[in-house]
Amino acid sequence: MSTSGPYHHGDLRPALLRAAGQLLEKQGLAALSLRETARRAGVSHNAPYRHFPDRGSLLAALATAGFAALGTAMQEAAAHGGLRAMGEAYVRFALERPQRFRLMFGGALPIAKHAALRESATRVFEGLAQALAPQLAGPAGRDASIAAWALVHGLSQLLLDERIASSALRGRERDEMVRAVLGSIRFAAAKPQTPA
Amino acid sequence: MSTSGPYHHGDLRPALLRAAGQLLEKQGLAALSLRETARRAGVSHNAPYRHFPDRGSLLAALATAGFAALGTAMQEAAAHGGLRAMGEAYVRFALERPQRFRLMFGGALPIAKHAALRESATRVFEGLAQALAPQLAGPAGRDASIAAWALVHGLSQLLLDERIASSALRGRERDEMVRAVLGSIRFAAAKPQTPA
DNA sequence: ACCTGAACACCGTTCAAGT
DNA sequence: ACCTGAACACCGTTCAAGT
Repeated sequence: MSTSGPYHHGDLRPALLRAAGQLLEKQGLAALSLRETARRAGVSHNAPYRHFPDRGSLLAALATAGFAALGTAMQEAAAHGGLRAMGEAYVRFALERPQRFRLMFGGALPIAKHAALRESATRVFEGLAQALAPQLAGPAGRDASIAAWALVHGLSQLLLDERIASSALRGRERDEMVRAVLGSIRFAAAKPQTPA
Repeated sequence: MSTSGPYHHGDLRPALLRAAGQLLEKQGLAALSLRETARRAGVSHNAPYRHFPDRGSLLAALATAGFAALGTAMQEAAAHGGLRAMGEAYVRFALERPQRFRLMFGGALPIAKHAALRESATRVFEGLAQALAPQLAGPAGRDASIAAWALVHGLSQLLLDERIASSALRGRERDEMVRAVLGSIRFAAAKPQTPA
C-alpha cells in the first residue's frame, strides 16, 4: 500500500528512457528489449506503448538524446580548446559511450521515420561545419570539412571496434595517440596553413 | 520423390551462407534469423546447428567472407589505380554492400570469439598499411596511415548513413565527390608531397 | 553423421478489459 | 488517460528421437 508505486506512474517516459539507457550501456543493443525495459521500470510489458509507438521509437529517443549530448560536449570543447579539442571530444564521446555511439551511427534506426532524430543529428554536424568554416571556405573547403568529419568519425569507429592494434599506441596514452593521428593531416584548401 | 532434395542435404553449409547472405542484403541484419535462413535453405529450423554452433557464428562467417571480398577488391583496385583507387574501392564496397559492411564493422559480433573473423579483418588492414608504407615511413607515417584509413572508413560510414547531405554533391557524381573529398587531404609526414 | 519435431523461455505487438 | 493480462506469431537454443 505505501511502498508500491502509484497506479498512474506519472513519470513513466523518463523512467523508461533511464532504464533503457542503462540496459543499452551495460548489455548492448541486442539485450535492449521493450519487455525488459518495462520490467526494470516496474510496469507491465505493455505500458511503454503509451509513450512509444514501438521499439524503434524508444531507440530513436535514446539516439536523439545521444546527439544532444555529443553536440554539447563538442561545443564545450570548442569553447575551451578550439577545433582540435572539438575533434578529440568527438572521439572521447564515442569511447566513453560505445553502445550509445553505435546506436546513433549503426544504421539500426530507420532514420527517415524519426524526424527528431534526424534534426538532432543535423544540428551536431552543422556545429562542426560552422567551426570549420573560417579555415575552410569555398567549394574545396566544403569537401575538406567533410574529410575532417570523416576522419574524426572513422577514427572513433576503428577505436571502438578495437581495429587499431595496441601496438599503434607505441607507449603513448590513447588521448595522445588520437591527437597525433588527427594532427598528421593537413587540408589542401586551408586558407592559412593550419593543422586539423 | 525426384523433386525433393536428398535426406542428407550434402552441401548445407554453403547453402545456408547463401540464404543468409541474401536475407542480410535484402532485409537487413535484424531480419536475419536462423530459422528463416533454414526455411530458405529448405531444412528444419534445427539443421543449421550441425554447421554453426549459434547465430553469432553464422554472422561471423558472413562477415569473414565480407572481409575477404573487401580485401580482394582493394588489391585489384591498387594494382590498376594505385593508392587512391584503393581508398575509392573501400568506399565503393561499403556503398554496394551496405548491410554486409555494417555487419563487418557494426560491433554486433563478439570479435574476440571468432578467430577467423579477426584474422580476415587483420589481413585487409595489413594490405592497406603495406600500400601506404612507401609514402608514409617512420613513426609519424604510421600515425598518418591510421588517419588515412580512418578517413576512408569514416567517409564510407557517413555516406552509408546518409549523413552527408545531397547538397554536398554540388552537381557531381558521387564517385567524383568521393575522389575530391579524399583528395582534399595531405599527409604532414609524406616523404614526397603526395595526395591521398 | 545428419536431420527432425517437440519443448522452453524469450521477443514485439495487438486487443479487450479494468481503474 | 493510463495500465493490465491474455493472446499471437515469432525468436534462439536444447533435447530426445529417427534414418
